[in-house]
Amino acid sequence: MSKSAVSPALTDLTADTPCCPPLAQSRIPAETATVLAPAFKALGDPVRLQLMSMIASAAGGEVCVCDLTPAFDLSGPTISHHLKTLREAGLVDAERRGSWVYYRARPAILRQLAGLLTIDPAAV
Amino acid sequence: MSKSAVSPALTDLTADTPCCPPLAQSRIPAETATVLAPAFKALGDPVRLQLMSMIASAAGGEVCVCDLTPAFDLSGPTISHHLKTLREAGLVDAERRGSWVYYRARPAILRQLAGLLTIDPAAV
DNA sequence: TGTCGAATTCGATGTTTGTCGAAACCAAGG
DNA sequence: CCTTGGTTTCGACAAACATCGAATTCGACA
Repeated sequence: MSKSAVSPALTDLTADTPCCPPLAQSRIPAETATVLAPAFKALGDPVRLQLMSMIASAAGGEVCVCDLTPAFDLSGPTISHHLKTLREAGLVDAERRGSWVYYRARPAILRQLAGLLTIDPAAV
Repeated sequence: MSKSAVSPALTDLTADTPCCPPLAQSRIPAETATVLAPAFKALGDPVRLQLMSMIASAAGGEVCVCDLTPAFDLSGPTISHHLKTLREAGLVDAERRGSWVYYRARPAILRQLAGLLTIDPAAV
């Protein structure tokens, strides 16, 4: 399950390196954009944005898929597909324990995305 | 040009209201996800992410389309299409002055997105 | 070992997206 | 007024996506 194969390029960036200055401070290099865009894309769906929030805000830092699925009017496979998308974007990690699978957020990349969007308070 | 029609729901959110607590702090309501996801989606393409950065980091706070287009190996219509996507997501504003069109970032919504992704430093 | 339940993978389908060239629009200057 | 250059809109098309039901995998536990 931990095989959940984050793309090689992404693994580098999920490290706790401060990385990239804010998007509004200096022009993003093409490679950086190519690597980070998929993370934004993954958050660009209402269902996945909610899933991400449910996972990231979960008490204990993790959530069982069995708690995520019933929160939506969607089939199990569809939720599983969205979770895979979040996984491949490097936003979450999955771990199987017994019959259940638990998801947790990857704070490093979330911080990275937040940092990228950060705007100098001086800027109107 | 200012007609560039941000969806009505979005205009509310582009206000400077602090809005929404971080995604990792409390579960995002479905409506909030529905309203904000399109903004992330718009940033979820490498070309648009670069465009956004070029616009947001521009000296003087604005950039001419004529400076954006030649920075990519893409046709004019394609760049224009991406700019429209950013506009409709409420991320940028366009203004025509003479023959040229200038784009500027909308800091409020960027701050909002950044805030949503913000992670409590205490969280590992 | 056989079955049950949880989750993922597979295959199919209708929709959305990124891209282009052609055409239209619009302001500036001859 | 007519042309020219910058930008957007239109129409088309292949690739990617969201969704589902069916089939599969994987532990747990009789």
